[in-house]
This record gives sequence, C-alpha cells and structure tokens, in this order.
Amino acid sequence: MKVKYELLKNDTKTSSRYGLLHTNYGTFETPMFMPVGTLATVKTLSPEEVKEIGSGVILSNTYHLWLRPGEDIVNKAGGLHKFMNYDGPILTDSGGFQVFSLAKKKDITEEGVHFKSHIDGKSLFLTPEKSIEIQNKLDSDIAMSFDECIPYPADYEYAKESTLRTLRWAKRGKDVFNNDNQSLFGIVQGGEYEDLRHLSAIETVKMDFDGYSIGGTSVGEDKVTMYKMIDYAIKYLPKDKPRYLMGVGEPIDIIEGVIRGVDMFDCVLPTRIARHGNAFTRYGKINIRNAKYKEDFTPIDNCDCYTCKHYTKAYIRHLIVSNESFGQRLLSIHNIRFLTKLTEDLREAIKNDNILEYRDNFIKNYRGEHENTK
RNA sequence: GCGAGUAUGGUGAAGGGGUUAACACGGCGGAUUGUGGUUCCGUUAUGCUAGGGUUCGAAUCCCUAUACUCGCC
Repeated sequence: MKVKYELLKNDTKTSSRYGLLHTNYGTFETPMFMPVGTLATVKTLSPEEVKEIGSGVILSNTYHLWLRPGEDIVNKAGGLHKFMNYDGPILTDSGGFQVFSLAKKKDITEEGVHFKSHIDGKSLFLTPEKSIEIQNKLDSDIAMSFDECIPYPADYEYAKESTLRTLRWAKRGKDVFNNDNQSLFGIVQGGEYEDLRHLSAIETVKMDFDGYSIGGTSVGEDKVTMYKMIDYAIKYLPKDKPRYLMGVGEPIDIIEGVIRGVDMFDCVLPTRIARHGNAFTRYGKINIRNAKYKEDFTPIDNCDCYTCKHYTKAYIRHLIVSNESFGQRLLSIHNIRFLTKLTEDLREAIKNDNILEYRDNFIKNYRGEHENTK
C-alpha cells in the first residue's frame, strides 16, 4: 500500500500539526525523526535497537546501495527489509543529494548526472529513471524523486534553471515508477528564492505525489534563510499529505520545522557526531572527550535511553578516547533517542497547545549558560 | 676501574653558531544538518640534562658535573 497521512490536530497558533503516518509496517505518529542508515544499517546499531529507541521510519540510500552491493542483490534477498532484517518502514533517498555532497566533479545535463564513484572513481551516470528503477527494486516503502540539490548561495538564473529541471526530472521519474507497494515523494527545490520555491511547490503538487519534501536546505545557509525556505514552500503543500524536511536534524531546527508544519525529518547528525564523541543534551551539545568528564560518573543527560540508564560519562569518554566501537554505539543510541524523544515531546506540546512555550523553554536550556555545560 | 658514545616537549625525533626550535604521535579545544565509519580545523617547548666559558650572537663550539648506552678488564 501507499503511505497515508492522517491529520489529527492542527495547532491554532502555529502551523504545527500532529498526525499519523500509516505504512506497510504499522502506524507512526508525526512529527517524527528518521535516523539514517545509508548502507542498509544505522551505523553501529542493530535493527532491534533502532526499534527500541522508538524510531519508526529509517532512511537508506539509493546511491550507496546501487554501487554496493547493487540493487539486484538486495532484490534477490527479497528487498531491503529482508536484506537488513528491519521490519519497519524504510525511506530511500534518491541519490540526488550525493551528487551534490560527494561528487567533486559532476556534469549535470538534461538527461541526468555524470559523476565519479566515491569508491573506485569509476564514471557513473544517474538519471531520474535509473534512480526510480533502483528504488523500485530496493523495495523501500517510500522512494524519493531524483532532484538536484542547489548549492547555497546560488545565483537566481542557475537556481531557476535547476528548479525547472528538477520538475522535469520529477515527472520523468513518476512516469516510470512501478511498485504498488511503494510510495513516491516529490521534492520542492528553488534555492533561497521565494518565487522559485512557490513555483516548485505548486508544480510538484500538481504531479500528485504521495508526500512532499523540502530539499536544498542545510547546505550552508544561515538559519534565518533556512526557515524562510521552509516558509516559502510549505504553504503550497496539501494538508492531507506528509511533509518531509530533508537533512535537518539540529534540535532547534527540528522544532522550528515542526512549528512551520513539517512532519518528518532525517539527519546523519546524531549518528555522525556520536562517532566523533559528541552527545546531545538538554543543555546543549557536549564533547564527551573533554577532560572535564574524566571523573564524571553521571549519565549524559536525564534521559530514558539504554545508554543513560546504564553508563556514565567517564566510562563513555574512556571508550571514545580509546576508539572503542561500543562508545560510538552508546552515543548513537543516546543521540537518536534524544531526537526521537524531542519529537515525542513536540507531539505532546501540539496536543497541549503549548508548542511555542516548549520551544522557548527548550532554547533557553539548550543555548543558555547552564552549569552542566560549563 | 678504563675507553667510547648519547643527552632537544608527555613520546619518537629534526636542526651541526644567526631572526618566531621542523615533522609525527599524544594532550587540550572546536567542527560536523537527504553520512566517503576512526575525518577535518585550531592549539600545544620564551626553551634544547645542569653549571660555567668563548662569541655581537650558542640547542649548535669549549670545560666541568650528572645520567644513560656500548665495549674491555
């Protein structure tokens, strides 16, 4: 089946909304945070741990799985769920972002994108049709349109040309899409320009996708610009479809996104910073490597996760400093739980009509001078 | 006991008379937003075993002491 969004409550003071996402693998509340499992694994965690944390959807990656092991192998395994033993919903990114983020030399044409493999330097050619074909075979629950992520800043002419091309690519992808068990989301681009975001949103919605995402954010722009990009696009998105802000995962950005009406977020941040020794806390991000935690025998935060229930900062610091993978795992568990819990709290706040107070209080703690951060 | 050699930061070390002592590791901080899984960036010796001397100028040359290493009795 296709995913279905069910709107249960619209906040009166903000655009935030509480709802349900019905999927092949169950129903999940929104707003939600989706951890990233690029190579068919949320790095360092087992699928059971991901579920225990409370994550619903996880994001995996078309580009990476295309290169290795190849979509045919995943397909032979019985699809991505069976291959990786995850019986929850999976969303696959289209590969459009990888063209932006990891191809040093790329050649974008109307037909598609020529670029070099990050693994062996081999020349690759990815098109909207190819991306959809791969995703159909991977058999994720939600496939993404193949888009171009416009860099920031981008001049208007380029942004317009690229936005129009992404619209044509969206149509081409949708035309070849062939998997009744899978949904397809469109992606709004348009850079930092209001009229282009407007145009992109209107035209993407006309194509009638199962959900809509806002792309091209968190590519180096300041926060004010990012929030504007959301505002410009989101008012043209239908109320009865899920809205997904791609690549955003800083706690405050998630809150601001929710207030603007976003339902879904994904980000590498919790797992990436975990591997580098950082942890989210209510009082800001901490670097567990800091010498001040050497003899700190308290948990990372007042948190209900496995890590905080059983382990101290001093121990995790020791593991991270010693480059032990268990330390990366413990921090990944905590960080994903932190963002998941954040969305749980945001849902409660929407239900209780106090999301603005929640935001102000969160920011005060997160940014404020607090003894725990000193 | 005799002879020879070496002494540079937390570690391995470069520099063999001329301004701010290379580089690496480690330490200490920071970064990271649709993940190229151990990454990137910044910082870290006012001082070269100690004392004395030569010189305009010494980590670099000389003397003494000390420590360590190797060889011989």
